Amino acid sequence: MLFSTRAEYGVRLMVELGRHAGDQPVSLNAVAENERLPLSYLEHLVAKLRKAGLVESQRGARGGYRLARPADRIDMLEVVQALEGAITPMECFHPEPEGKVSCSHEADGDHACATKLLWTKVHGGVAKALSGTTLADLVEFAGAGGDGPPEPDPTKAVAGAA
Amino acid sequence: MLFSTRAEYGVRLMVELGRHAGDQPVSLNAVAENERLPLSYLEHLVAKLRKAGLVESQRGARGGYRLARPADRIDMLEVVQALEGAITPMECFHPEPEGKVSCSHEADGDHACATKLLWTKVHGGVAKALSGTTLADLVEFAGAGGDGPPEPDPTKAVAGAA
DNA sequence: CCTTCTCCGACTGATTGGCTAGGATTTAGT
DNA sequence: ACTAAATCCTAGCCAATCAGTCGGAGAAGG
Repeated sequence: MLFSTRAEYGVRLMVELGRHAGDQPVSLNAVAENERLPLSYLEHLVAKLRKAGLVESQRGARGGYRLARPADRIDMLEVVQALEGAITPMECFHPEPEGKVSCSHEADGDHACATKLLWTKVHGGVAKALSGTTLADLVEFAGAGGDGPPEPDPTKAVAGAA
Repeated sequence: MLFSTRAEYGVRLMVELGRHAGDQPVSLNAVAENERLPLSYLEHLVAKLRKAGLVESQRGARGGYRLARPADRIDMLEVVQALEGAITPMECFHPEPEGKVSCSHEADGDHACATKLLWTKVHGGVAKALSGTTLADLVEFAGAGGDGPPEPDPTKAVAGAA
């Protein structure tokens, strides 16, 4: 399992907010009911999203949450990172400012850490997949599958693209 | 953390075996010392690799492990899958025979699972990164980048007897 | 002032990750 | 035949994380 339910629930929450763009804020309760997710757990998740500056909150009655930016300017790398923490393939993997990567074992001596090449590739693949997707993409995808007529399944094309 | 140390240790183990291709089998003890990893933990990992048909074992004194195939015909997707189990981005994510993907929530009704698109992309990215890399690539990388030449010196580690 | 809602921290039960222990079995060398 | 060096197998342990609950303190609208 690459990610935990935090990412899953959190992304679904974001999509739900994205569907009500421009409207009044959406209460967590509404989201929980729509998505059949535990309210009190969502509270924790939305807190992370808020601290990351991805959603804004309005307290009090008729309050709730809304996106801090238009959905097409929110890329999913940000979202998933906010929910799951820094996404690294491995414990020893430390991405550095200038795109380089350091590895904890390298000090051990014998030879370069053989896995560095592999984890760098994996990290790149995930980062590309996430940052190449905006929340708007997901909202549109969800909308198409739900209210509107069925469209050709985009997941098939991507899955075969390896 | 995308992967656990199982993948890390297991891959390093495989690389170590790949460095001694054609030679006598390498004992786990030697690998453990070279890589400074706990022997008894490696035993569990190598068992998975053996069951997956990636390494062969020779029991008894002077026994050990060797690759079941040449390193350039072992792709890392197989290796990581053997170690970590099926690699899916999310609990609800079930890759199906024909490249399609099913999602547990889809039965829930309201609308298509919005996250499916995202996880499919992520899965594709990881799979591509892993299956596009062979063990030989890592062996070469480790040899080239290391401060020591990839010169095989198996006598040193095992040199207790005779 | 009461209801709705966000916010916050503490707590919990189950699972997983990383690792150790102990032994059974197989084989090479003497 | 004996012994040392290995693989193999099962069981269990401890700490951390996951997924979620609970109770309550604020803030805002009616």
